[in-house]
Amino acid sequence: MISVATRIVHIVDDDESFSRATARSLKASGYTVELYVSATDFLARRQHEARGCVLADLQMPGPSGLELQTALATADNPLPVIFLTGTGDIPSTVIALKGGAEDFLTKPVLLADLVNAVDRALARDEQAAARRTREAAMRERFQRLTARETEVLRHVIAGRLNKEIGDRLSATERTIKAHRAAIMDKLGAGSPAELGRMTEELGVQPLH
Amino acid sequence: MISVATRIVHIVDDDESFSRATARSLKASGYTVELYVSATDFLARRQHEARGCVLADLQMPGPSGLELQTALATADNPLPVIFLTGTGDIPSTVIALKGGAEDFLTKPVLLADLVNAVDRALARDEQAAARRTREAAMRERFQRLTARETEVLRHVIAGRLNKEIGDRLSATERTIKAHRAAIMDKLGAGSPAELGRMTEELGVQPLH
DNA sequence: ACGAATATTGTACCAAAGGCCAATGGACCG
DNA sequence: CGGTCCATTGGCCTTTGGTACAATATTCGT
Repeated sequence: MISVATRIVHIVDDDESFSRATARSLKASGYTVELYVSATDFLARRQHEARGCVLADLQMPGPSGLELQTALATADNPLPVIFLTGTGDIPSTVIALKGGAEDFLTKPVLLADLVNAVDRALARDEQAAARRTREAAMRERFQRLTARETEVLRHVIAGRLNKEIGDRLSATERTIKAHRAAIMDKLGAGSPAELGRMTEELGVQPLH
Repeated sequence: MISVATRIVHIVDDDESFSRATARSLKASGYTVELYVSATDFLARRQHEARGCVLADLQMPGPSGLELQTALATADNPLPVIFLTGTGDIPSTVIALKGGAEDFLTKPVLLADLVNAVDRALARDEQAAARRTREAAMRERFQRLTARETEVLRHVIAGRLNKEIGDRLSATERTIKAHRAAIMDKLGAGSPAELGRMTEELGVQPLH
């Protein structure tokens, strides 16, 4: 496992003199900083598994900050976005925050406020990344189940007895037992209660 | 069960001529409207189990709209808040939306925009009320458990066998069975898997 | 076509869970 | 003080679940 920096601030701003100055301040505060001159630049150069947060201007050549936010939202690792702009208005602010932005700051910004927002954004990213990792692991285990086993699982979490599941699936109780054992094994669940929690989190619905 | 109107808009604004005009428009659009001249007025007159949403101005004599929002947030039924103001700025907008406001509109507002926001707020309130009802029902059932039963429950959802639970609680397996039966009965759970889901939702932690 | 994975079933045994009936001792309340 | 609720235990019997060992049919990819 390669350790990758997670306290990264991705600055997306066409005003390079401002970007560089902000980058210096943030680096001095202990963050790693990456600079991008446009949303397109960021979307092209960003790593698939990138971590950290985005600090974006609103108005830029090419896609706007809000458009960048929209594009990011559909990514599999939507980094938290902080807007920092000198040209903001209330409607933009509303759109940004309703779109899940971590914060919406105006230039000039106090370093303390910026650091504050960045810390919150990084914390959120950490949470989200942890959740993604956990869910991915569970989903992977879940996908090791065969179609039949999945079907059995959905009956099991509905609380049915092996015998009844056998009837519904036109199989004997013995067969269901075999599937059930495979399910518990593949999912690594130690008990039915744990199965219930896992499937709840994965959104697996009880059958019928 | 008494049926109470749920499509209510609680308008909190000191500008009464504006309030009345807005109320007329909203009533014409099919909503029930209640008027309040200040945040204090609203907090005093509102019903404990009130439903609907709040449409508040930002600047008012007495507590501001943002202070009203803060006060509401700690209530057991925090109604969704829509801000509608002529004196807004970006910082206020950020505070309001980060505080969970449904929307932040500026005067003058198009009726269509207002109706849109109100509909979303009412939908959210409906969701929240349904969730509260469901959770309250579950919590009530959960609280029927005796201290001992709760203890047993936390071992059960940890996946332990009756025998082992008995050992840990210095009781016989037979006793644990009795508790277990009482638990399933009181909680209305049909299966261990369902127990797992319920306790997950209630935040009951497995023991040890 | 051959091997691997999958789905299925069987026999048999043991452990665990649940239901039924009954009883005891302690704590709290009116 | 008597009644109620709670925690506890007992025996007995049935059902259910889990596991070990083993075997057959099907599908699918190389």
